[in-house]
Amino acid sequence: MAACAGAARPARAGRSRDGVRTARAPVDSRPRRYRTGRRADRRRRARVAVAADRSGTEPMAGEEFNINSPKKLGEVLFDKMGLRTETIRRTTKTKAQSTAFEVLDELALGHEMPRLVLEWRALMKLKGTYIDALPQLVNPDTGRVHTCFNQAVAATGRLSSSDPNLQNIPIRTELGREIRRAFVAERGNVLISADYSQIELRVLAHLSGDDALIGAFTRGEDIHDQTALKVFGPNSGLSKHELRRRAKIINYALLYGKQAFTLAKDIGVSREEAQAFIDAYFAGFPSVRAFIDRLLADARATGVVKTMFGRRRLVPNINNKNGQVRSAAERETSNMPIQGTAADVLKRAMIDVHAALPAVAGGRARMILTVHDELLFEAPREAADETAAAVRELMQSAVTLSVPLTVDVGIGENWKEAKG
DNA sequence: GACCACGGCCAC
DNA sequence: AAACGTGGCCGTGGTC
Repeated sequence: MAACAGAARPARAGRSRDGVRTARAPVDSRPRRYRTGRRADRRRRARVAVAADRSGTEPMAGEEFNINSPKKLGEVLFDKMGLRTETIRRTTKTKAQSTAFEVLDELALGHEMPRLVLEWRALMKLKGTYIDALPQLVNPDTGRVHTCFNQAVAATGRLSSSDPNLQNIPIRTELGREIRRAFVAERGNVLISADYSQIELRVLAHLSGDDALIGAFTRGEDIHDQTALKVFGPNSGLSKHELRRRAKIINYALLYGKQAFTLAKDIGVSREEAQAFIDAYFAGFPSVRAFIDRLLADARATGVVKTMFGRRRLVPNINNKNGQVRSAAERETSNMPIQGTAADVLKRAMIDVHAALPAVAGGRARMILTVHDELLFEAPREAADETAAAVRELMQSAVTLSVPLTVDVGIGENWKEAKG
């Protein structure tokens, strides 16, 4: 039986290298069930294959070529067919002409072929990474897919998942989301998904102490709508939907240290307008600016940045002479306390839930997966409501912040339904 | 067959 | 692609 890296050594509770106490295997050792061989699965697989086979790209290229090779594809698109973007984008290492999504998306304005390539890519991604791969990884003894959770990989304190990675199962597109139907509960059981609502923005509200942010979360307002009001004002002329879309991008951009250059491309405005939005954000939430400035100043003096609970990350490049290297370190510094504190919260919740589950629903509910802001459980159908209520309460009270933590729970026959 | 670098892309 | 943070996996193209 395949083992996770390092699994030969006995797990040891205690102080991990980042100075925060680690829990001993709070996740049940019987993770996700992935049912295979059903007619519906075979039918879905076939549909992907047929759609992909009809991409029709070769007639346009006028030759047979390997569409899965970015190198060959680039030769066809750029050299043979003569397609051009406004500015030529090159790959990082080899400096070849890029065929990444943004490039093909732009090329699609002037030719059919790039869109077909993108459709092909999307289908092949689902087929190769999930549809073909996961059924082969079902453990014959358990009938389940078992992942490895790595506790000492992510610099921020998150867990990572590998072999296979169950933290990147598609959800964004309708077709991709169908993959989640294959993750099902045992007979008589259901899956329960519980995820923190906007945990990183709530952590930011707490850590920065920003009155406007705290007020918005405390009053239960929609944070993206509130951000839109601060950034774009009440008379922007934009639709409510577009306002919220842009505000959401800005909120998350701030968490990652995104700059005007990239924000402009993401929301389709000029660099100057994007800069104005960022300025307006910090004017509307002034303590956020002060919080980030304080993080950077401390990091420059100590070379370290910490989460709310004291998890440390070294940022040795924070004073680097190279502006690009230094800027990257600054983004790591401003992001780490937010992402890392959210990870701490989830870990504390896992410890609490693990301790409490034996007393819930006759001890028959099992914690089977963690995905950064989500916990997934399997429980007898008749115990679903009780388990969901208990888990929600435990997660919401895992830590006390200056804003409420809210948890959305869902129950279903499979992972897709549980998330719906 | 194992491993690697790379481009590309899935999740939060 | 990245002047957006944290991860992991795929296929290609290459080496050993």
